[in-house]
Amino acid sequence: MPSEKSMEIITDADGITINNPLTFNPKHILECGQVFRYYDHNNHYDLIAGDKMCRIYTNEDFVRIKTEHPLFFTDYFDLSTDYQSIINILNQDYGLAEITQFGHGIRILRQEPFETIISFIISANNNIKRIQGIIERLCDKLGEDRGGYHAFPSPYTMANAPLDFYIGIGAGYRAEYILKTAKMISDGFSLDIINQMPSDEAKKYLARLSGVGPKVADCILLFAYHRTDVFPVDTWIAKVYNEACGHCADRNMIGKYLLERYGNLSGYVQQYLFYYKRENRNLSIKAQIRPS
DNA sequence: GCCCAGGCACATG
DNA sequence: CATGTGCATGGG
Repeated sequence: MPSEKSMEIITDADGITINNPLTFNPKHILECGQVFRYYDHNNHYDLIAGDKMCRIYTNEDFVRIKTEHPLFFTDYFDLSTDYQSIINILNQDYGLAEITQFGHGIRILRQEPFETIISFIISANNNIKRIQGIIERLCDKLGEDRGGYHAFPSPYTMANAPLDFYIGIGAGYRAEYILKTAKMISDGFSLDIINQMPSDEAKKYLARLSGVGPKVADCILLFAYHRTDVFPVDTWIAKVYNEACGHCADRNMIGKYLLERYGNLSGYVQQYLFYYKRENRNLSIKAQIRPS
């Protein structure tokens, strides 16, 4: 008999209940930097994904996700993936227990591509609080009113807003990138075809969009297409890596090395590392990150 | 005032 | 292919 009960997922008409949520932690899932449209109220989170919303209550032994769209959020929260197996490999084969324990219950969300593209164009050279504010103003002013919240706007709606609108919501120099990219996608740049491409090819394809470079493309592939064979290198990851190595390497080389080391598990490792470092922890596992 | 934030576009060697 | 620079905005 196992010493711990395993996680149990029950779906009903009003939402999803997760008993013994060993690999489902709402705080860590939402605050690890992969998603921006959530609101931390005192005893619950509100989360908006595309045009749908859910409310998440965290209890001792279970998590309750209240929503009119339980099937959508079952997919969104990646509930059919066995995270315990992934964590076991990261701990046993890669010595990463320190970061997987700190970020326990992190999952990689399956987000909508267009929303992810725009969100991460906004994220470039920016901080999370400001990113959230810009996205909130974008949705409040352009997104359809769903009664209490606004949906993420469509490519067509965004393509037809004036440049000044994006400057007005505080996007700064990213305003032109956002508008150009919305126009390209509205004009037929396919986001579905990416599903047919290997990750390296998909990365080049996404980089044709204005405001999408290597790092933003990696984030889109990880968070919208669930490609875990990418390792987005931002300032935090670069910081961790360079501290572990005692020298400065450029982001391109850092990404190349980390991807080679972690392969298909890169995306998971990246999220744990990012969350750990951004929460101001100092790594005592340098040897596990550094090249041998 | 300076430095930084989930970097990118663009110009130049 | 690699390196350098300018860039909106707000917080520390």
